[in-house]
Order: sequence, then C-alpha cells, then structure tokens
Amino acid sequence: MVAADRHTLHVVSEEDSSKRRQIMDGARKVFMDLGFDGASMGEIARAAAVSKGTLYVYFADKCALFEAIVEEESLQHGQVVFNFDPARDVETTLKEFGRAYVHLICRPGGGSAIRTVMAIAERMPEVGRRYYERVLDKSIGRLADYLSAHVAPGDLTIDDCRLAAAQFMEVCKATLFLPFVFQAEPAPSEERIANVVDSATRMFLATYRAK
Amino acid sequence: MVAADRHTLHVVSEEDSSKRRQIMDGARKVFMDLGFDGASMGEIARAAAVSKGTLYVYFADKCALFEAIVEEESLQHGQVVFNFDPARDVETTLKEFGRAYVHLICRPGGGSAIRTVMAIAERMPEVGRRYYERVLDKSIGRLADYLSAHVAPGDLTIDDCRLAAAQFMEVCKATLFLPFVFQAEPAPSEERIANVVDSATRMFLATYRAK
Amino acid sequence: MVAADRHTLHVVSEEDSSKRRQIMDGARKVFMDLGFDGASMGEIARAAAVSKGTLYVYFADKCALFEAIVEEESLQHGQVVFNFDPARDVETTLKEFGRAYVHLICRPGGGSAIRTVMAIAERMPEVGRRYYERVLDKSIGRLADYLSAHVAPGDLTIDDCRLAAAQFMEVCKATLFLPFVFQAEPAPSEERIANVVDSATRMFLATYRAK
Amino acid sequence: MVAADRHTLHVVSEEDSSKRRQIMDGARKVFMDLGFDGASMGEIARAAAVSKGTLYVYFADKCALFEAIVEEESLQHGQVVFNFDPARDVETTLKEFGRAYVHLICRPGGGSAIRTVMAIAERMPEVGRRYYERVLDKSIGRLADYLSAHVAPGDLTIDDCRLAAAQFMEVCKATLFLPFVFQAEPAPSEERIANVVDSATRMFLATYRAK
DNA sequence: CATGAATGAGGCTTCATTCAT
DNA sequence: GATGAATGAAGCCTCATTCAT
Repeated sequence: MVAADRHTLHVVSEEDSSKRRQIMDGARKVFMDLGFDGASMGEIARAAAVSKGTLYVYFADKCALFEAIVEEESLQHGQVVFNFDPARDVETTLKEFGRAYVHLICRPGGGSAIRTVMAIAERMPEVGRRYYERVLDKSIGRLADYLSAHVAPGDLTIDDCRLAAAQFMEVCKATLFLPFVFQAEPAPSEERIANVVDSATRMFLATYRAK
Repeated sequence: MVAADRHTLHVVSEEDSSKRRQIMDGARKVFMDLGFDGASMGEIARAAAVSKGTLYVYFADKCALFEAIVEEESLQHGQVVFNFDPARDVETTLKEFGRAYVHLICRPGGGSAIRTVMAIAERMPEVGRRYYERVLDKSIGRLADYLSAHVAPGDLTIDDCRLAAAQFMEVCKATLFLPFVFQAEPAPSEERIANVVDSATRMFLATYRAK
Repeated sequence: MVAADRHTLHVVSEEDSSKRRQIMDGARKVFMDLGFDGASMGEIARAAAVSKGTLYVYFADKCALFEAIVEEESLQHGQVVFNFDPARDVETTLKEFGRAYVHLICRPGGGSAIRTVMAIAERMPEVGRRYYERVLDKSIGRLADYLSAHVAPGDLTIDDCRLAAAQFMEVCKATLFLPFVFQAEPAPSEERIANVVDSATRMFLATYRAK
Repeated sequence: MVAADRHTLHVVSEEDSSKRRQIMDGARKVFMDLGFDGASMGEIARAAAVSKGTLYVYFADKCALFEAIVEEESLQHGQVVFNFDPARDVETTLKEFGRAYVHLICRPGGGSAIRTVMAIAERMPEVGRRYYERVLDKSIGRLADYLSAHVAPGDLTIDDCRLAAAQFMEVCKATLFLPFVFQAEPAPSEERIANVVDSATRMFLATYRAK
C-alpha cells in the first residue's frame, strides 16, 4: 500500500508531493526571515529551487502560500508535546515545561514565527487568531488542565487555572523573550533560561501551593 | 537668493518645522497600521498631506523616515511617566503601574508599535534594539529601582530586582496581551485588566513580600 | 514499436477521433466567447475535458487550434443551406433567405464568430480572408446565382448580380446587426426581423424588378 | 490666455497635457492594431515614448486607458461632419455622404476602431454600446433627420426614416466593407466606392422617391 | 522649500508550451 | 496516445526615488 502510494504520483493531490514540500520549506524560510511583505515570490521560488510558475501550481497566490505555512507552523508548534502526566509532581513538571517553552519561543524558528504572524495579524486577523489558538492558547489549556488535576487532590489552591497557567508561562519569559524578539539580546543561554524558569516556578508555587 | 536659501535651509534644520511634523504624524499612522513594507511613500504623503517629493526633503529615504518614527515613538512611550514615588506603598504602586502598563500595550497604538517594530527587528536589528531599550527595558529599570528602594527598608525580599520587575510586568499581561496582538480577542475591558493586575500583584507580593 | 507508432499515428490522423472532437468543441466555445487572446489553453482544456498536454497532441499550438476552429466554423456556416431553388418566386425566396440570414448572424453563435474572426483579421489575415470567402462571399455567390437565374427569363433587371446580392444582404441587416454586435441592443425579435426583411425585399424589388 | 495656459504646466490636470496626448496617441495605434488583449502596456509605453509607470500616472489601468481611447475615437468619428443641409437635393447629398461614410469605415483607422470595439463588445458591453451610439447610431440619426426634412415637402415617401437611413448606409457598404474588415480585399478604390454608392443611391431613390 | 510628473526596477500572476511518465 | 507537473517568458501594476519647475 505504501509502496503503491509512492508510485502513484498524481502528486499534486497528495498533501506532500515532494514539490509541495520543497515549496513549503523554501517559503517557510523566506517568510519567517523577511515577513509576509518582505518575502517575494521570486525569492521563495529560488529558496525552494522551483520555478515561479510552479508556486502557482500548488498555491493559489502568495496569501494562500503564507497561510499554508502558518497553518503548518502552528500545527507543528502546537504539537510539541510537553509532559503533563498528572502523576508527576508539580515543581518538576513546571520546570521542565518552562524550559521547553522558553526554548521553543526563543529560538530563531520560534521567534520568527511569532514575529511574522504577529506582524501580519492586523491585516490577516484570521491567520493571527488561528496561530494564537493552536499554539499559545493550546499550551495554556494543557497546562491549565494539568494544574486542575493538582487542585482537586489539594496540592494547589487555584481559583482560575487558565489564568494561573498563562501567568506561569509569562513569568518564564521575563527578561528573556522580549530582548530576544526585539534583537536586543541574542538567544538566552541554557543557564539563564534555567535560572529564570526556576525563579518563575518559585513564584508560582509561592502563590498557588496549597498551604 | 543665496540668502533666501540659507534662510529656508534653516527652517528645515529645525527639528519641528511644521512640514516635518505633518510628515511624522502621517507616517506614524501609516507605518503603524500597515507595517514597514505595507506602507507606501505615496500613502504616507497622502496621510501627511504633503507631496511625495517633500518627504525626501526631510528624510533621506523610506528607511530613515521609519527610523525617525520609531525613534520618536520610543521616546514618547519611554516617557510615559509612572508614579514610582518610593514613598507610596508597594501594593498600590504595583496595581496602578500594572494597569497603566497593560493599557499602554493593549491599545491600538501601543499594540501597533510593538507589532511593527518587532516585525522589522530581524531586518533592522538596531531599530528593534533601540525601541526595546528605550521603552520596555527602561520601564523595567524604573520599576526595578522602585523595588530596590523597598528592599532596603525590608518591605520586600528580592534578590534580582530587574528580574522581579520584569516578572511583574509579564504577569500583568497574562491572558491579555497575546490574544490582543494576535487579534484573537479585542482589547481587554477595564475590569479584566483590573482583575489580572490584582492577581499579578498578589502573586508578586506572595513571592517577594518580606516575611 | 514503430508499427505501434504507425498505428497510433493513424488514429490521430483520423479527422474525428473522439478526443479531437472534444477539443474542437471545447475550443470553439472558449474562443468564441473570449476571442483569440482572451482564450487560454488551460480554459480550453477544461472546457474540452482533456489535459492541456493533449491539446498539443492534436494541434501544433494555440494558433493552429484556432485556425482549425475557424475553418470548421466557416465550413459549417458556409454549409447552411438556403433554399435557392430557381423555381421559387423571387419575393418568397428573398424573404425566407433574408430572415434565415439575419437569424444566423444575429445569434450569439453567429455574432461571436463574426466578432472573433473580424477581431483577429488584422493579425491573421489569412484566417479572416478564408472565413469571409467561405461564409459571407459564398452566400453572396449563391444568392447572385439565384438572381441570375431570374434575370434571364426577365423577372429581374440586374446589371451586377453579385452587387445586387450583397446589397440585399446588407439591407436586411439594417438597424439589426450593428446594434447587436456592439451590444447596444439584444438580439432582435422575430417580428422586427420580419419587418426589416420585408422592407429590404420591397426595396430590392423596387430597384431590380423588371418593368 | 493661451500663452498663460502653455506655461501653467500642472499638466496632469489638463485634459491634454502633452504626456497624456503622447500616451493616447501611442495607445490608440497599439490598441487599434492589436486589439485590447493583444496590446501590451509595454508596447503602448514604447509607442508613446514614455515609461510604463507613466501610463499609470494618467490612467488607472489598461482598461481605463482603452476606454479613454475608444471614447476619444468615438467622439472624433462621431464629429465627422457630413453636409446635411436640407436645402441640398437628395441625390447629391446621399452620394456625397455615402462616399464619405464608406471612406471613413474602409480606412485602416476606421476599420480598426470598428474591429477593435466590436471584438471587445462581448466583454465590455458598455464600451461597445457607447461607441455604437456615438458613431453609428448618431450618423443614422442625422441622415434620418435630413430625410425627414424631405418627406414633408413631398420629395420622399418614407414611413420609417431611421430605417431608411440605416438601409442606405448598409447598401453603401455592399461588397466593400466586409471584404475589407476581413482582410479579404484591400481598401476599395475611389472608383469602386463611387460605383457602389451610386448604385446605392439609385436603389434608395427607386424605393423612396415620391411618385 | 515644495511640488508632482516621470521613471524603471521589481512584484505578483498568467499562460503557452514541453516533457517524463 | 494521454496526462499534468513544470517551466520561464511576459503581462499588469506598484512603488521608492529623482528632478525640473
């Protein structure tokens, strides 16, 4: 079956014909580096090593290509799996999640996607909204669920778990994310991240650990 | 004739000849609405009610005009005066500052500036860096100074005041800023802001209030 | 292999392999609706329900396809059989022919062909010439022959039968054809056509009926 | 005043700034030669000896430029003044008018305009309609008025003067216009035109001269 | 200084045509 | 033969920038 599929190359209809992949990969790079307006279809074609015409075989126009990129990006970022096993203790879980989260967003790829989508959100609100929901909001929801699971048994005392989750995620970014996206500082070191996340975790527990 | 030229040159060199102001005002609006690439010099000229040629009398090119706008924007935002009178009690000061800060960034103007500058930061790192330093970092510094003043007398127990300041500012944005810039939610209501800032303040005090 | 090729070539060389027919039918519609330049090979392929590549199996290029269409169109229009039985009386024959002729050219199909061919005549004079000769000139010739047949017995007094034939055909179009092709008026009603053709016939007979 | 105007070169606003004239002249030639689709803005720019960008300073897009050309063309063709002085005798007037009319439409310029506008009429009905009304219908109307003036005194017996006028104009084209637009024959000679128009006049008078 | 006409490079997109399957 | 993916030339249009007035 798989073999058959490999050979049945009416490829455009397949979601991942190699050309389509090439284009997506080239386009992602160019869009994330230069933003929607800064990216040109010519540059994308070059980055994808296809002709300009081929772009239009797979995508209706620049906008559709961009949306496809953001969609994929959001699905990928949204699928980053954090270990929210309710059995794990809160401190360990938060620290591990915090580091992973900061890594994700303070990395050229992550930062660029956030920047690029945020930049276009005013002109393409739907694109912004979907990215937010699939990536950021989804993570908040998962963390909130984890926290909920620890409220019941009395480990934590939280009124609004979604707010608490968002708060933790925000504190983790303190002094790290903004300087990074504004290019005022390079991506933070492992050590700085650890320190900030540890501090964030202390702050969270000082606030929400059941007394 | 020469004399006349000298005279008129003199006018242009004044930082705020009325034409220059007109241009800055028109350009700010257009740049903030459409981003650097999305804004066209033609649109800016129209918004400023001057001719396109005039733009180039006052600014070398589009880039220089943009930089001037961001510069001014950053000075203005950086000059927003928060009441950090060390004599005021911490809780009141934090709550008031928190609300003012969230208002500032969750407002069409504020959001647009952050978006616009962040969007261009990869291609114009200097512009991003200066904006960050003059606006965001500066606020962190001021709040840090205020907190420092309350560490000495023993009101607060803080190891790293800059980190603490940044943390407070981040928590204040929880559930408010990101959905707003990504256009997933409209600007938050007064009441929501108050609730979130109150919660942020409790969190901060639970963590840093001297015991 | 060679034998196979010969076989398949044989198929293509048949004037009416079903694919060829499909293409001709689709292409006619698209060319007539949009004109030579307005029609795209992609649209034609879609209208013909074949792939773009197949078009080039049967026709060397867009131009050749267009010429084939006009050729066929001209043969078809040229083959419209009018009843020029010399035994019929002149008035009846003229009226019947006039109506049929006006119908033919003041009909979406007829109008489009004339429009389309006329439009391209400057750039493809041969195409224009052939269409004229096969359709319009041919009808003139047939009518002229009929008229000739009635000159001999003395029914009509005509010096130049071709001119007389052309004149009749032109008068039949008066107030009908031009407004129609220029889209200034919709296709004329049966009644209007009858009136105009009757008047044309009276005019013709007033001029050429033997006294 | 005229001198002043020559110097007051805020030219774009003037209907006939020299650049605008240049463009119209270049565009007319290219559009009339190649048709709407066949003409490219690049070719028009070259023909007008201006840059492509300049075209868009004066005209919103290709369509607007085309419409302007057809508009001007129709006004010019519509303003061709025929001598319809009611005092002149019918035969002379018709012959003179007929020749002028045939000359007009069987001349590269005239033929091209008719071809070009007719060709686009299906896709731009408004353009077709206006051209028809301003040029062809207007001439019919003028001739009809002249004929009317000769019905009253009893020179002519005409029921429907517009129909009669259109009929005369059509007969004048017999054997001349269609072969010409379809490029089946070159523009007719003076002599052929005279013969055909004379015949048309005889036909008209045989039909409508009061007995 | 202020203007706005003019430019030409470059962006997005379409399309006739080719070619490997 | 039939396909449709792929191409690159070319088309329309925008825009930052220049320059004569």
